[in-house]
Order: sequence, then structure tokens, then C-alpha cells
Amino acid sequence: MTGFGVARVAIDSPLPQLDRLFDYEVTEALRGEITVGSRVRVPFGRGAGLSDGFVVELVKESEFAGKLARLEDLVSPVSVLTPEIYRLCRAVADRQAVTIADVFKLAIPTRSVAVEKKWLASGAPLDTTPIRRIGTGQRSFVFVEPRTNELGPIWVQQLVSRAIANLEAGESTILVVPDYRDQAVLLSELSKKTAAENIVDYTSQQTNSLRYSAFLRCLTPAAAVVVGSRAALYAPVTNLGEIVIWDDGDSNLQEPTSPYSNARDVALIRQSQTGVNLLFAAHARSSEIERLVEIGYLQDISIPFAVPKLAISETNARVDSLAWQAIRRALENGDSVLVQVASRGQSVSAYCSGCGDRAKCVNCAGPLWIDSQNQPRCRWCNAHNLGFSCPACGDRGLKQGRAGATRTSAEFGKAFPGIKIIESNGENRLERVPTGKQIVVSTPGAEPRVDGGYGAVVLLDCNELLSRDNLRASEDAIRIWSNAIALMKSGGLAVAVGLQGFLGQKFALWSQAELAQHEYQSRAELRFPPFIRMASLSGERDLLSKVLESLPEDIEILGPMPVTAKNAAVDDWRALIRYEYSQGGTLATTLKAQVLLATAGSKRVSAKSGRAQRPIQIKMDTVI
DNA sequence: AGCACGCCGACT
DNA sequence: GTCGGCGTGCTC
Repeated sequence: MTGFGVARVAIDSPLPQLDRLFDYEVTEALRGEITVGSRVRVPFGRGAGLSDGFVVELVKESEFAGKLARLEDLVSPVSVLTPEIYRLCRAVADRQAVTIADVFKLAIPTRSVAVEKKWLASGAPLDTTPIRRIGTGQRSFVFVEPRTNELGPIWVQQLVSRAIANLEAGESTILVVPDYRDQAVLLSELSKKTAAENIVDYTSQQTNSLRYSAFLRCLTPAAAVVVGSRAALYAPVTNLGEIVIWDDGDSNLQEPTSPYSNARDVALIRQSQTGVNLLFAAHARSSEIERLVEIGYLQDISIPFAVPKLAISETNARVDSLAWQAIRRALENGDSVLVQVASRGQSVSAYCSGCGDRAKCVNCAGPLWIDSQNQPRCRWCNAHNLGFSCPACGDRGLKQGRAGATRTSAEFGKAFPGIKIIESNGENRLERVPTGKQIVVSTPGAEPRVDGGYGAVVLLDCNELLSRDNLRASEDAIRIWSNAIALMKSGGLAVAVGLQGFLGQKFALWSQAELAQHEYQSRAELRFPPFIRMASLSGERDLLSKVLESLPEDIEILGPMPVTAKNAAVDDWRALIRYEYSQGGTLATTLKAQVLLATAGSKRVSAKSGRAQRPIQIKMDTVI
């Protein structure tokens, strides 16, 4: 790269007006050292200090008419922002209408000098030329057999063997898994099949130095298997052959802060830019994947498998005879039983024993529930309500509502004397339980694994999960049930209590594709995502109106309406924007520009309070 | 974000 | 006559 006197630098600033490249004259002394992707500090604006940035390009001459400032501070010559990852970050930022700096935060870990020194001493090259796969990769979706055997869950085995096959072909794999426990299982299975140096632990539960070390391992020119969560999609790994996303419908794959991206979309972008293989694997199919399959963008490569034995009972009893039978049979065989219960604690709700009114929190009037310690707690503010007294009738007694996991455990304890009952929930989660005759009562998503698989899986409160107030309730429920059933061994019996109608019938037959089609169809009829896309804009009312007025006629706007969320600022308003996929690119650009325009005109600090004014927040895909 | 430039009110 | 108010605009 010697001889290029001008560096085009991306400034690491959250300001949207600075989200472009700035040219700097590279001093003679740095010309031999600086690389594309180097971390630098540059003079910027009228400020006295230096700003952080990354070299995106090295060129001979600048097209900038003014006088260039000099780049004198090279933080490190390591090429941390490879061209491939820069392109990815740029595209994600553009799609999400956010600044590239917000994406850099996910893509480039903080530097650890000690780790970097060690890495450089090991003889790694500074300037890593990514070997890019040529041609168009396969984009696919696969239904994985929902079963657990002596070696663990089938899906783990399939992902591991896929990654190992790629490794043997000299190609890297990125395995993205929503849950860190699943990441741990994958890492441990991988370590049985290949040397530790081939495995990169990209999970987020790590210290800065470990994260930077994993990042640098990716830059080392040798194929690897990268295991991690959302951020792993930005791993600058050498010779990437395939990206695999497990269970894309899991909400953990959604970035909660800017850039508000979903792992699925980031993977699709990286695939389209590099032509690697992309595989979505799951037990159930998300409506987003269903759309991609229907438009032919993804190919369904599922291989038929024996569906799990699953009985549906349309009953009003919480635990019906079918469920009791399944549990008894499994216990007789010496197997473990998994019972999924919709909520934790003794009871999901509490009522005044005097007048029967829903019991309310003394602090905030939120609804009470009874925790596993048998104490009344508030669902909103979490306060204990030991001194409860009914505001209506003054009674101090409480009646319990529907049973939670703790009370269910107690009930099973009575029904099966001498059988060990184990409870697992989100707060107190077991990853794995030893094999044996036992009943495991778990809330959704907290189901522990048992070696060899469960002999029976019983899903209680099915309608509870379905009636969650969320567009994705049904889709999520199917996913959660399916994942629980996948913990069962071959020959086990699953029972879903209280499931009815179309959903019950199709689920019993494991007709996952039909369920996904049905779900997607109903979204299409309502013109809800993912049939179309829906953005949300929120912020101060007048600012918001200004931005909305500037949008083209053919964009459908819903609102604005005041935000009623509990902890929302008083003056926050929100509008939804419904748009076609084909409009996404232009809309994102327009919104970014218009928000900037609207915000620039007005005062940046509210005169009275002195508090910094929150700009308008853009979420290109809102979760409703 | 900072920071300077610029054009209107009460001060040694 | 000038010091300084912060609205406006730029940053290679």
C-alpha cells in the first residue's frame, strides 16, 4: 500500500451528518505502515482534540477541493476494518437508517493493546487480504428433526458436522445461535471434533481482551468455525464459506439498540455481498423465512424425518388424562418428563379473597402475582406486597389465580409421591439435568436438556402462550413448543394440552410448513410485516410531523399517536410507516436526511430544561 | 458534538 | 462606540 498519500477515513462518530468519508494526507512516516482498515486518530472540525476513525481506502489523490489535514496518529496498523466488513457495515447502516458508527460498535471490539502485541508477535500479517468465495452460494432453509439422542440434540450434531465439513474443505463457518447456553453446547461439541485453534468463541459473555483475541483470530489467515450470537455475523473471518443461523425467530437475534437490525437481515446482506452459503435451520419456520421461501429466495432443503409422537387434547382440564398417562408411562420406563408451564411462581395472578377484585400493588396499582416463595409481588414494579389490603373492601386475604410453575410442581409432587420434581425458569435456569426418573417443570425457553432426551414432554397452558398480546404470539408459541418437543428422545410421547382447531391439528402432524404458510397468509391479509415492512418514527410531536410531511405520497403513514408506554417521556409521539420491500432503500435514505434536516433547524438543547433534545428515532422494522 | 462566525441589545 | 447573546453551519 506504499505510495498512497491520501487516506479516506470513516470517522467513528454517532452524528449522522458526519457519516461519510473524509480525506487526509498521510504523512511520509506512516506511508509504509498504514493499511486499509487501520485504526487512526485524526484532527477533526475546529476541536482541539483528535477523533477516532478507520481507514477505508488508500488513494493517490483526493477529490476534495480544500486543503487536507494531516493524518499523523496511527493507533495501530492492524487492518481491523476489512473491506468486506466495511461494506457490510455500510449496507446495514443504510438499510436501518442509522450511522455506520452504530454498526461499527457491533463489528469491531475495543482494542486490547496486550492482546494485539501478542498476536503480532505470533507473526500474523497486518494487512489481511480476504480470500473471498466466488460465485453465488446456496441460500436455504432446513427443518431439523426435533429429537435428542445419546449424543444430544440432533440440531447441534447437524450444525457441528456441517461446520467440520466446511473446515475440511478449507472454508470458515459462522454459526449464529440465539442462546448462550446453546452456544456453549456447540462449542463443547465442536471441541470434540476439531482442534481448539480452529474454533473461535465469539460469544458475547466475554471480557474485552477475550473478545479482541477472538476477533484477531478471525483475521488470522486460516479457516475457522466461529460460534456466537448476533455480533458474530460481523466476524472478519478468513475464507468464509457458510453462515448458519439457528432458530432465527428467537427474539435474541434482534438487536435491541441501534442499529435495531435482525441477525437474519444482516446474514442476508453478507450473503448477497460475498456469495457464501447461507443456511437457516430451525424446528419451526418464522414468517420472515416463510416469505423468503415463498418468493423463491430461499430453498427449502428439508429431508423428511419421522415426526415426533404428539397428542393434542382439546380439554378444559389443565392437566388431562392423556397428559397423566404420558407422564406415568415415561416414569415407568425410568425416563425424565418435561412439563412446560406458561409462567413462573405459585400463581400468575391474585385476587382479593373478600370481594374477588384483581389484587393491585400498593405502590403502583399494578397487577399482583404470587412468587415461588409464596409472596405477593407486583408485575410492573416488582415490589413485595406483604401488607396487601384491598382498596375496595379492606380485606387482607388473597386468592390465587391460575397456577404457575411452582404450584404445578407441588401438584405433581402430590400426584407422584417419591418422584423428584425439578423446577427451571428464566431467573433460575438449569442448563442440564442428570438422567433418571423425574419431572422437570419449566417455563418456556428455560427447559433444561437431559442426556438421551426426555421420555415425555407435556405442554400445559397452550392457550396462555397463544393469547400473548403480540403479533408474533402464535408464531412464537409454535417455536417454543417445537423446541421443547425437540428435547424428547425417540419413542417418547408429547402432549399439548388444550390446543384446538387448525393449529392443533397441524401441530399434531408436525406440519410446520403449513403452519408457517397459514401464519404468513394471515399477515398478508392484514398487510402486516413481514408481508410488507413497517417502520416506526418516534420523538417530539412537531418534529415528527415535520418529517412525516416530507415523505412521498405513496408511503402509508399511521398516526402519529402519543406513546403510552409506562416509562416513555411525556412528549413522545410515534408514527408507523407501512412500505414495500422495494421502497426500503429510498425510504431509509429519505428518513435519515429528513430527520437530520428537521433536527438541525430547531434548537438542539431545550432552552428551559437544558437537557439534550432527543433526536427522532427511526426503526426501519418495528416489532408490533 | 464542539467550535467559530455573525449580526442585534446594555455596558465599562 | 464594544462585549457577548446563542442561532447557523461546518468539519477532509
